[in-house]
Amino acid sequence: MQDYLNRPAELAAPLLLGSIIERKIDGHTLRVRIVETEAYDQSDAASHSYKGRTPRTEIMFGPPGFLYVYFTYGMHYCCNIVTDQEGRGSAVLIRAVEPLEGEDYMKALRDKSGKDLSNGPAKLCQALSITKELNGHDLSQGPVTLVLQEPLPADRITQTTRIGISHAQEMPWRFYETGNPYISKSNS
DNA sequence: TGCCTGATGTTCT
DNA sequence: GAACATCAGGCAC
Repeated sequence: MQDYLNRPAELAAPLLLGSIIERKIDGHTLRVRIVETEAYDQSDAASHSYKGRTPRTEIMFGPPGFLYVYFTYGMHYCCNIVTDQEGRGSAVLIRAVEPLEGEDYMKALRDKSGKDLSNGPAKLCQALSITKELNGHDLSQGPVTLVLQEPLPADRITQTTRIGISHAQEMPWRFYETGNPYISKSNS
């Protein structure tokens, strides 16, 4: 798994589409499929790691295959998967997922249903109960694991500019599965 | 359907 | 003290 993720974020991001995140909680198993990602790295003004290593971004500079969870706008968590070799400060933000298993439990956590369950970075964290407790978590071990799948064929992937940021907006580092109803709102 | 805004806390300057 | 990789609810059209 680490080998697979040991590449620049903009290359790892499309490869993660279609892969599975498995979350075990309270005797339930939640399984979701990644359908939308964004790449960030140290050379990127929109990235948390842009200004260098700080206590918060320490995880991003670590080895690949770990979870970087941050808190934003006072009420939301977002989760990233650290990529590239140690010291690079790159990560892939998970923007949207498609529920495969445990959807009922996710509905209970979110008090929402349908695609509203997980079509945004903060929403999916709530649906999977991912909080800062899991910051720095090793994704090769429970209770949150990343299960890699064969990458999607290139013709199923759409690449656009990113969403919800105020710097480096021109970077085309957002990737999603073409036509999937669970992707977050389009910025086209 | 689409814009505007409030909620809210962590991090960094 | 300001910025912030957001969401949901309200109101106007």
